[in-house]
Formats: sequence, structure tokens, C-alpha cells
Amino acid sequence: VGEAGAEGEGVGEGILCVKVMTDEQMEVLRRQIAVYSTICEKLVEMHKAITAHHDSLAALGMRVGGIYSDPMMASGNNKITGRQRWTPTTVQLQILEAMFNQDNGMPSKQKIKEITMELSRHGQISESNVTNWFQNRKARSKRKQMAALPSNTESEALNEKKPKPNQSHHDDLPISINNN
Amino acid sequence: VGEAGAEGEGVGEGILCVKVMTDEQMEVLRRQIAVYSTICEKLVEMHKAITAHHDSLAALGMRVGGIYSDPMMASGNNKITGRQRWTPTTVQLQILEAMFNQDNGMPSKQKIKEITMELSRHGQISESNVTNWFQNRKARSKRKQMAALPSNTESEALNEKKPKPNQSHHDDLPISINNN
DNA sequence: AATATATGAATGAACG
DNA sequence: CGTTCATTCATATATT
Repeated sequence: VGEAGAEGEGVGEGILCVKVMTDEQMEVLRRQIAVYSTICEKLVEMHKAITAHHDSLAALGMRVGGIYSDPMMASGNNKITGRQRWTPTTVQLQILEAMFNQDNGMPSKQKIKEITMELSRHGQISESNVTNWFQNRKARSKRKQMAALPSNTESEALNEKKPKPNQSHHDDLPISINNN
Repeated sequence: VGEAGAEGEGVGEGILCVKVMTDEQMEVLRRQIAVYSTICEKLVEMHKAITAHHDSLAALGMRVGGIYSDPMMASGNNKITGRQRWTPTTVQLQILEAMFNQDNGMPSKQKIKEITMELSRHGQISESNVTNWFQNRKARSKRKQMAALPSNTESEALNEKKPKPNQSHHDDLPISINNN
């Protein structure tokens, strides 16, 4: 059970390492790569479409040959960018569902800790996973009910939507480059 | 261009963590980001140049709309379901994030006014939006830290002062995109 | 494969 | 301020 020190051959086993990244940092990197991937994909598509009609590209003196043959572009995308999102195991789901039925309210902070502790025996899980689950479960259960009875039964207490200050924005181009 | 912010916030710090990457993996990520960065830069330039000289692009409008057209672009009157809540633009977020890093405390009332004024040049915004943003930002960065170090009391370096407010998620990436 | 749906997570705003 | 709610985003899974 020793933490094998040398990473010799094992492909991704319990490797002991010095340089580390927090999950947060990993997430930043992942997102960055994913964003580039998406942008590139679209731009390439765009470029293909354009060049299909106009070959004036030459005027720009830009030779993009090689882009399409880029190892990374070709193979679709390495799955380094694949995000792993928590997926409750069957057992965990059963327990969570059971607890939700007991008390539809959000468990207290302390309760969350306990639940997490319990569920961790049945698979990887974190407190935020539990918190999110309960929140989503509650919100969706409520929404379902609303959809089921769109009618009324009750007077007008059903005042549409709170007249929230309508503030839309988006003056930015979908793509931006920051010059940090 | 190369790093394109890849080094973000002290990626290689001696943080205690479970998930680790080998130097080799880090290098792969760095290279991937660098490649995407370069490709994107070229493609964007190219595209701008092309569209500047040929407006016939319109023909492809629908095809490439994905990137340059905002989902709920102007003409909001048609969209009864238009977004109700404020969504910071990329620029606004960058500014807010920068200010938050300067001083993790809640800005004074006066400060809020100034910030709002400044940000309004980059998109619709109100003082309450700014206030809410700072409150949420602070609360969440705090919660995140708690989660990061569930057990503790030992960490000597654990000053209540958040040492590294790096919760940055999406939009602080060098390039961001509106994907829908 | 392309599309539809389910659901974990992110986040602006509101509440106490 | 700390929590909670409502809405939206993104991805995993299901369906055609």
C-alpha cells in the first residue's frame, strides 16, 4: 500500500510527485484548452467556408498550410480537456433520494458533512457534490410541480414574475483577446 | 503568445494536493495551449482581414454565425424571454476580478459608484450588480478555501487572509468565446 | 452521428 | 454576511 515512489512504468497509478496543481488550477487549464479547441474548430470551419468562395487569402501573405495537419487538430481532441463531473453511484443515489424524501429541505452544513462522510464509503464524493445535489433536487422537484399544475386554483396570488430589473447587456463580441 | 496565460497563478507552487501531474504531462498541456493560442491568433487575424475586404461573408452568415453573432443579440424586444439577470461582459469581469485582487474587502459605497461608472462603459450595469458581485465573490472564495482545507488547525501558514484569491473561472482566459 | 434529455455545477440575486 | 433560491451553462446519457 506504499505510495510507490518511482513512477517507473505504471501508467497513471499512485505516483508520488512534487509538482502539483490544485483542482482549481487544473480546471483553469482545462477550460483554457477547451476554449481554444472550440475557437479553433469554429475558425477552421469558417476559414474553410470562406476559402471555398474566395481564395483571396493569398493577399494576406498568410500561409496556413499545416494547420489542418497539426497532430492535435487532426485527432479531434485529446481527452485531456475532458472534464470529469461527479456521477453518483447507484448506492449513493439511493441514499440521497431516501434522505431527500425524509426532509425536502436543505440539510444543514453539519448534516452535509455527515452525509458526505457516509456516501464517501460508496464512492468518490465531496461536500459540494452533496450540496449541489440537494439544491438541484429541490429546485427541479419544485419546477416539476409547477409544470404539472400550470393552472391555478388560486386567485391571482400567482403574480407572474417578479418584475425584475431587466438588464441585459452583451456589448462584447463573443470572442475577445486579452492582452495581459 | 506561447504561454497565453498558461502559467496563470503560480501553477507550480508547493501546494499540498492529491491530484498531481508529472512534468511531462504539464509540458503536454503547455504545448497544447501554446499551439491553440498560435493557431487561434492567426485564424482570427485572417478572418478579420478577410471580412474587412469581403462582405460577401454574409452568405455564410448562418454558417459561421456561431462565433460572431450573439445568441440574444440586440433586437431584444422580440425576446420576451430575454435574459433577466445581469451577466458581466468579459471586460467587466476582468476589471472586477482585478479590483477584487487588490483588496479583498467590500468596496465602500463611494467606491461602488466609481466602479459602476467605469464598468458602465463596457456594458449595462448597475450599482447593485457590482455590490452583489463583490459579495458573492467574497463569500464564494471563502467557501472555496474552506473546502480546500477541510481539516486543518495545523497549517501554520494558514492566516485567515486569503493568500491566493484565485477562484477565477471562465472569462479570465486569454480568449473567451460565447458558446451556445 | 445528430438531437434530445437528464443532471452536476456556476452564479446573479434575494433573504434573514 | 452567510445561506438559499432561481436560472443558466455544460456535459453525460439516452434516443432516433
